[in-house]
Amino acid sequence: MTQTRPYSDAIERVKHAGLRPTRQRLALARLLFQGRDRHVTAEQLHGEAKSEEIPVSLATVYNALHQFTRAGLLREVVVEPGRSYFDTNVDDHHHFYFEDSGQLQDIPGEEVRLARLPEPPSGTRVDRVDVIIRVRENG
Amino acid sequence: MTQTRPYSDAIERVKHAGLRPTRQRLALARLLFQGRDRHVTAEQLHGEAKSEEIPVSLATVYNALHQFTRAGLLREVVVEPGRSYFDTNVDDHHHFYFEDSGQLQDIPGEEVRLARLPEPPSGTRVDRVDVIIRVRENG
DNA sequence: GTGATTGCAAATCTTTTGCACTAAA
DNA sequence: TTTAGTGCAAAAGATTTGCAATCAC
Repeated sequence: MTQTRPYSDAIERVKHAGLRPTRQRLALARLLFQGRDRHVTAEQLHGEAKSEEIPVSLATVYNALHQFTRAGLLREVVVEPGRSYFDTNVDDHHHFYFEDSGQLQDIPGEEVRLARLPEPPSGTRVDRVDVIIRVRENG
Repeated sequence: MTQTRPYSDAIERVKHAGLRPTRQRLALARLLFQGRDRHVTAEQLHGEAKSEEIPVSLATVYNALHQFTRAGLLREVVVEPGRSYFDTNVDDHHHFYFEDSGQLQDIPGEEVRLARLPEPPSGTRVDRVDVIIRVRENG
């Protein structure tokens, strides 16, 4: 279930997205995609890069995250105001959101069944359906 | 379906929430609750107050929105980074989000059926389940 | 070379905070 | 009174932007 992607995939992914494989994008792609799926903020990823001695500016991290998202390599998840998470899992799935800690956890798509959904308003089409189960610690 | 609440309710709501019925809170409560259900941002509500000659500071609007939310009079809806919407409909329901315009639209609870949901992680309880159907205009 | 990309600092935007002032009880 | 609430301006965060320097092709 937890798929691990080969390290060398990073360059392929970036290229395949139609983006120039710059040092920064490749380094970020490795950080994002080489291990298991994850949920990161721009600030977090920037911090990781820094601690791995990879010089990247925060602005470039933001650029890369958005470019990767546009390319379908990432999915942006909004659960709290003022902070965006980027999810390396772009398959059909949903999320637990731990309100106490601010953590996200994937829920595989098949664990949620939407038995009934309304028609999209006329003139629109469904881009995606987000299900967020907000949980908190038992008091 | 679209319930209209009496104007005089505002003061009751505020008092019932355990909040002092100050001029500002009452005015905001009227703007929020006297008509049909709505989705507003702090900035919007502040603008409305201003155009109705109701002097309220933006900080107070934020305070009131959060106090009302804590009291169960409002529900905060997060659909895009950096902006919070406050929904006067606190019944069980979900949302369409129009990605092009940034508008929200309620979906009555019964129009979505969650046939299967995973158990909350041990040690946690479900606070609420948000379903957001993101739609965009047909290209 | 040339156009895409980057870094930096400044700017923007939303939201929060500190604190003196005001008002409700 | 006395305590909660308010306004203001500053601060805090997250994200974006402008532009010169740099890199990929």
